[in-house]
Amino acid sequence: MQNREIAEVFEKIADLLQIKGEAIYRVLAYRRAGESIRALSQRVVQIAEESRLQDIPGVGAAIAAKIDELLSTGKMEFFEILTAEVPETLPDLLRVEGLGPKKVARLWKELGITSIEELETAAKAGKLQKLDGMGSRSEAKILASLEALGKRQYNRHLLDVVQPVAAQLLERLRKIDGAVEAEVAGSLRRYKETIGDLDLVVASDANELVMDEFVQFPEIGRIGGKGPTKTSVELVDGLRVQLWVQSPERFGSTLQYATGSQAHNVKLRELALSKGLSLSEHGFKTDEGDEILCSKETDVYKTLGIGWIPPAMREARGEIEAALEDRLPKLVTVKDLRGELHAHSNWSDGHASIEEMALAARKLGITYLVITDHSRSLGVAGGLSIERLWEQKAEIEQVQEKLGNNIRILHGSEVEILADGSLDYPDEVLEQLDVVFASLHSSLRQPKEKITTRFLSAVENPHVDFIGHLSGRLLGKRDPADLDVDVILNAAAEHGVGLEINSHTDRLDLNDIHARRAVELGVKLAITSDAHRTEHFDLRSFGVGIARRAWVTPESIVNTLPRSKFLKWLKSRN
DNA sequence: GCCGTTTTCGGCCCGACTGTTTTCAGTCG
Repeated sequence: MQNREIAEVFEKIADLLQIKGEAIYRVLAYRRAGESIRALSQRVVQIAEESRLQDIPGVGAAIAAKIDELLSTGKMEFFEILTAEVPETLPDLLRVEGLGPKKVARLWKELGITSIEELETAAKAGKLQKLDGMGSRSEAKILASLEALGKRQYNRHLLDVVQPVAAQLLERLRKIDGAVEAEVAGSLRRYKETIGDLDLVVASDANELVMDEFVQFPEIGRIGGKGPTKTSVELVDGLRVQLWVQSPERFGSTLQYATGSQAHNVKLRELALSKGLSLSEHGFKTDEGDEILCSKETDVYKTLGIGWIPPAMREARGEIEAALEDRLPKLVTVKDLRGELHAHSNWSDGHASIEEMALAARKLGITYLVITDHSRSLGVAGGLSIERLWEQKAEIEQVQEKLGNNIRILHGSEVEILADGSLDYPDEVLEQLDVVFASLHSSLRQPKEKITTRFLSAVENPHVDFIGHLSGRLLGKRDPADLDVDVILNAAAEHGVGLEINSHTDRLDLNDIHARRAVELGVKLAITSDAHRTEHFDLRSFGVGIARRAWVTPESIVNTLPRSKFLKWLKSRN
């Protein structure tokens, strides 16, 4: 059983208990346990085998027993009793904006509504406004939320889609009279792999004016709520945006608050309390009622006596403890990347020539570039026959001669791991390539043992240098393959094979949790653009974002090595 | 239900906005 599946059970229990009206802190305990399991880098199955379940934060005796029961029997009596009492589909209603557990419970008990469809029918029939405490406005709002919910295909958006929207909105906000500063916050600032809402913060003493102008922006489709300090809207394309406006002297605390994550903020506020301070977006309040204002975000952390925590780390995964012990890692940045190890050209499915790719890379300060076109069996992507592969080598040598020593172009391949676990080129071909990435693009739905074994045979091949986009997931489109990540990472560590963090925003693969696990196990990583166009080199910032979320330092990333050291590293492998 | 450099019991972050209320509960982040 996957961690995600176990986490979902506990998150559902939390929803059901809350609808049932259970004590809130019991509900929160289940929710926290679910979130905590979701964020684990190790498999719960393994932790259970080692009888260490209660080491998981938020898991005590009661929840540990329920995990054990779930793992050994595939069922949980507590969950079954609960769903016999409260319909299992009710939590779906919580996704409707404006509906929380209390209202969902009333809809169920008083109108017998248990699904989104039934809610829509009842709302259209005007039945909701007849409930006590609900009026026609509430009903209209629910109908509008239902419509928005249906329009959104996916609830979450890819990073490279949201980032330009954010940049454009910020530019417009900065132009408003009285706007001193405008910054992006929320999950985009934390480089979470997908974005639910876009959060923006403006420093201004003219709150009302900024808000009035903001809701007039042409891309805004629907206003969800509007106040002097907080406004939420939905853009015509379905992206939800929240804007906070605070005076400049409170900008730092507001930016910190709006950046989250919520779990990080809760822990930070607990830390504040332990020091006799109350923390909110307005800043600190002492027990005597005096205020400590933070115009800069660093002031928030400084006041608590800890170092500034990079946004990517703010997920309540031990970063506050690390800050308290003064052992925050120095995270990798885009500037640290000296080489690009995974790029395609028009020899396979890329859109630019080798020379164009090399020139674009050189412009970005990249000093070594590995061209890794697809191998022969990947017909849809124009995979290279062995003959074509050698013709390509000749072109690389020509381009190298033409461009000189500012950039070194290496000949690699993204070699398909075939369905039987063998590689798409024979060993005598692989050994002549500078760099070999082994990736999997087909037969991703094989059973776990089979897929894991395929990766293991690739890792054990002495010519393989890196494994590309391990899980094969495409965010919003294709689930990750079912594989035993720990087994593969352990094998990679043993054979000195690197794992890729692929920067394409629909891949981001390894994800942050697996990347962190990889580093724990001593696996080297590569942050790659998997560029198919010259513009794709810019995607590296997203791969770096994932690495930072995984607490990765430059030392763990192979392509931070200066060129000479990288070449030496390659040689040592061959 | 979890947790403990004040605690094994009594806490558990904090504030904005909305709708339907005549002073606040519910929702959200």
